Amino acid sequence: MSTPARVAEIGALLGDPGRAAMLYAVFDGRALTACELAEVAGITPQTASGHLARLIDGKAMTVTKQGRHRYFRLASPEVARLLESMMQFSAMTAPPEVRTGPRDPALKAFRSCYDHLAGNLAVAVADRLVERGLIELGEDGGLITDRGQDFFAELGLDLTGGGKSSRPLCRPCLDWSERRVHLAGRLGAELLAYYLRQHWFRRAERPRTLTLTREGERGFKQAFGLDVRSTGECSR
Amino acid sequence: MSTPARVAEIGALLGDPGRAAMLYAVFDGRALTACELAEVAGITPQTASGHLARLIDGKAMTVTKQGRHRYFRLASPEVARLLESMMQFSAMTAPPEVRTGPRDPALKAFRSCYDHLAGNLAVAVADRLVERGLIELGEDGGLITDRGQDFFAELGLDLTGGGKSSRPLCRPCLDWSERRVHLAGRLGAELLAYYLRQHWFRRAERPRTLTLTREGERGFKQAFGLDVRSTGECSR
DNA sequence: CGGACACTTCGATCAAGGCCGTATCGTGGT
DNA sequence: ACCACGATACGGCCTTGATCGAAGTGTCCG
Repeated sequence: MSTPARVAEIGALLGDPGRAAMLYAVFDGRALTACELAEVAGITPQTASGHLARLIDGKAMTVTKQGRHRYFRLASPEVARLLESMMQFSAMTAPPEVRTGPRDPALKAFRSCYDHLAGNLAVAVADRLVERGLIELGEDGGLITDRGQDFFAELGLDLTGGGKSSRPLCRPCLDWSERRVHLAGRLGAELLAYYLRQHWFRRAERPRTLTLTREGERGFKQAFGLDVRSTGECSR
Repeated sequence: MSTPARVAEIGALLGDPGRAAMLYAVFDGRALTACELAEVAGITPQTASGHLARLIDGKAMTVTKQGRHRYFRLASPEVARLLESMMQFSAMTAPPEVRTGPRDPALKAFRSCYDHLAGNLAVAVADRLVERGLIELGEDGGLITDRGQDFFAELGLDLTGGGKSSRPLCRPCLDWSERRVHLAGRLGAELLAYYLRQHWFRRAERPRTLTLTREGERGFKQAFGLDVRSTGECSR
């Protein structure tokens, strides 16, 4: 199988409205059932089942069985990145869109974006981290400063990369409608894990949906001077 | 138009073997004519014409008229990134492939990857830059060290980002079959421009195809200790 | 001006695949 | 044991769109 042929396969895999809608639904890292996915895609469960089989075959999704439910989620960070690229491209080529963003106000402020925090809160946190000289962040890449290295190490974040060669772990993730970057990459994932360890967020009923706790409100206020309730609008 | 619907559109746009082959052909930054693209895609010119119209409409390609020829090339760096993501994903999901890489040995050693240098030479250069502590490079991101800042400034490279907020300009680009990163982002583009200014490469008959010059051989030998003739295999 | 060439448009054909109705399988709860 | 429910498999309908032949437009060259 040649490379361009593989590209075409992948494109075709993501090129159906139903499949795209289902992938989009689990883009934030949640795991959903076939019926839920069918509903968000606006198709019948049996149609969705076929699509899901193709997505799994194409390594875009994985499934875990739990009783009589089967939970579907993204197969790998690579898929998430691929979706990111597509949304970025879509935002770049279709700016006449005025009204963007999720209708659900809870998602405007914060949500998870695969393995890291996204939403207006995430953008604000990234801004503060840059302001304090802990990281630098641009569209092309990011870096952890020396001060940042110490700071994050003190928080107990593992940034060694597991012995792998990867030293820089700070990747920008463009909020494709917001046009502002937030923090992704290993540092982004570690930060979200840290928030969860500190009980700033709770995972809600649906797997991996985030709920801000009282401690979280206090934490963000104290650590970053952010009033989460007033972070304004965010977009999806 | 909702975001998932746009994703589906883009997927469908890249999801045809003919269109994928044509995009792949111009992925290195070249501009090709409709007939050339038809040939690499293995379709007739009239079919290719239809595909190209769709690609242009979808902002994936642009066209410039020159006499009776029309040269097609990638529309933007975002498209290149999107293709990169897809190839990366494809390499991740289909590793059983043993025999990879371009048949053309000239492309193994070096070629342009949209706006920066790619190929085995590019990987080797990136290695040397890391060795000398001028940059750091991982899978998630890259950074220019302080020594690097001075070094590249001395070469006359413009890394200011044009007043925009983007400070870090050092992005890794995974050679999806080689599984080794080379240098992309603004620094990568600036470096390629520098090579061209120094006449280390010449643009060949076809627009933006690279030919290594004598000066280039000497230059890479002298600057990086690299014997370009013996850089071994690279992959596409 | 006429022919060669690059490219596009139009029209008809045809295969791929999305969709759903029905049926089947398996699990959990009563 | 029974039923409810989630999920998948099969079969047939139907739309989408890829393809190429033929014809039309524009450009360069002799």
